[in-house]
Amino acid sequence: MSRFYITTPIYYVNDAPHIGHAYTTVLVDAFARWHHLLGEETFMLTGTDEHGLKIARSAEENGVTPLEQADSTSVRFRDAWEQLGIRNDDFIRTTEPRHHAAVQALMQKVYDNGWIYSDTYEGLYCVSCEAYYTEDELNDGNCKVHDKPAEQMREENYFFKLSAFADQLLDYFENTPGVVQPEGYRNEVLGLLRQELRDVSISRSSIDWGIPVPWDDDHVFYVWYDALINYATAVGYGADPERFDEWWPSVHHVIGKDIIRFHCVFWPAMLLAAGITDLPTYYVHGWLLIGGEKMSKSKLNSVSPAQLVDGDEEHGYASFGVDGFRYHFLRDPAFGPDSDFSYESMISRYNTDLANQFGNLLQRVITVTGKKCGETSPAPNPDASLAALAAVAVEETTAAWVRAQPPIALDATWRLIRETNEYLAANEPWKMEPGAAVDAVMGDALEALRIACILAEPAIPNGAQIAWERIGLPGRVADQRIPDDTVWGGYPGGLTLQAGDPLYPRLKG
RNA sequence: GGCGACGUAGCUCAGUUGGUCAGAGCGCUCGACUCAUAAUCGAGAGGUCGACAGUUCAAGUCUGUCCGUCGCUACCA
Repeated sequence: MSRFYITTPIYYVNDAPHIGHAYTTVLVDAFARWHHLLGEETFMLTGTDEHGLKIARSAEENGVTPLEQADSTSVRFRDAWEQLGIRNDDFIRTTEPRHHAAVQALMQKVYDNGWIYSDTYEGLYCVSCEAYYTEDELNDGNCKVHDKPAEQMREENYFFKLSAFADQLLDYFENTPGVVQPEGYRNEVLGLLRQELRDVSISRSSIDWGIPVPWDDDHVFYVWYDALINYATAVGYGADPERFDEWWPSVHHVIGKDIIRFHCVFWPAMLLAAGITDLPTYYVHGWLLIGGEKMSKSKLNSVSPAQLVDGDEEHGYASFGVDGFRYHFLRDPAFGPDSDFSYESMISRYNTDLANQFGNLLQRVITVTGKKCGETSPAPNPDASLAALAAVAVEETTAAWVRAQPPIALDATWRLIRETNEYLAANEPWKMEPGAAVDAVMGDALEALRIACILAEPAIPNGAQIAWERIGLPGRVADQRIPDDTVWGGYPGGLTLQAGDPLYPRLKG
């Protein structure tokens, strides 16, 4: 059976979960759900990044230990994802023993292979970035990202011979189709690789909140290198080689464009240095912007996911529910470019696509079927005009998900929903007398709905399941298979439909 | 400075290899319908596809220049 391993970045516990984190995580969850529908064995990973100077200092300010600091924020991420219907198979924390063991095992391997050496490093260090910068990478001595002064630091470091891997990496990114999507970001990676690669510092002796370097107790690994290895830890690196070998070749990293360098240059080089030749595939998304600025806690412009899922009367936010939240972030921002977050467009998207088109279609189909088709539901017509349209929807939706383009995929799925509404208007079953003709129309509509439920499940898992049940189908929509179960004619008929409250009540803008 | 992306209807965007490519959705206007969550369906409203100049029988679709956004990256100082 083919496998699909997909990861979010692990989130730094210095920041509470915000919409930007949620965006990435929903994307990954949807990709994982899609691949599950395709019948692949999937493994979805997320987690938290908990080491580094910034956490140590933050803990100190708050009068707690670094671990206590990490504990309290990590659990907020865990809760946030549960609230968004995220079906992650694991949640990794870099402070866990399994991760310490994996980092030490992997880095020891790199060391033993001769790719690490000791040297002195002196330079300007941005604590917030956990990174050294050269003077011209700063604005008047201030970090460009955090707009805070960089500090002069000097320490004995271990260095990784990044420079030795340039050719192998270039070959990989140039010759592997689809390694980085969208394609534009692949060009940026190639651009980074074509520069002269400088060896990078991977340890710190100045702090102790980190994972000890196994061959030198005075050092801990620089938080970035510790963090990247989480992807290997979670599938058993070092602890369970068989499991690692099963999952690792199918690893997919979903990342924001700001962490391309770490993920596409440093990380695969370290994998190669450790003797791991299967390198990741990357899906790179842009930033969600508010008023043209990157969303972040420090900019104080973030709305919490919970405020949008549950609603917040005080601040005037409607209750979108899990599906409304997920759907907006999968449907509206193009995958790749930056995108402005707009509450108004979120409302509009919910009302149009979920309430008016999908929810309302479900409602009217159930009502008319109940009035015109007797006790149980009719079956679809094999030669229905909708059959061909459904086949197109399946094909186009599939192609777009595989290309990592959720907005295009959902557009294709919703076209089927709109076409089903058109089909009803064209046939006016509510005007017909009970009989074969009206049964055929409603059977077709039910079948189109069934297929739409499957295709929409990665975006709106809750509503898809409810709709699935209301049209009388057994089991879980999430466990259907594409394409086998999306072939026209799967709706058996003879089922009992259940009316109910509107699936997605309209929201007031 | 180098490399690259983008600039298509009010909004968000689609538009492989140049010839129904001038489009979709939303919004708007008008009309229809009444099964449905004031939902749905139909029609329309017309944007010189950033500007200019080229190549071509034919260009959003290729070339050059320019303007405007933005990204990655360098050097000098």
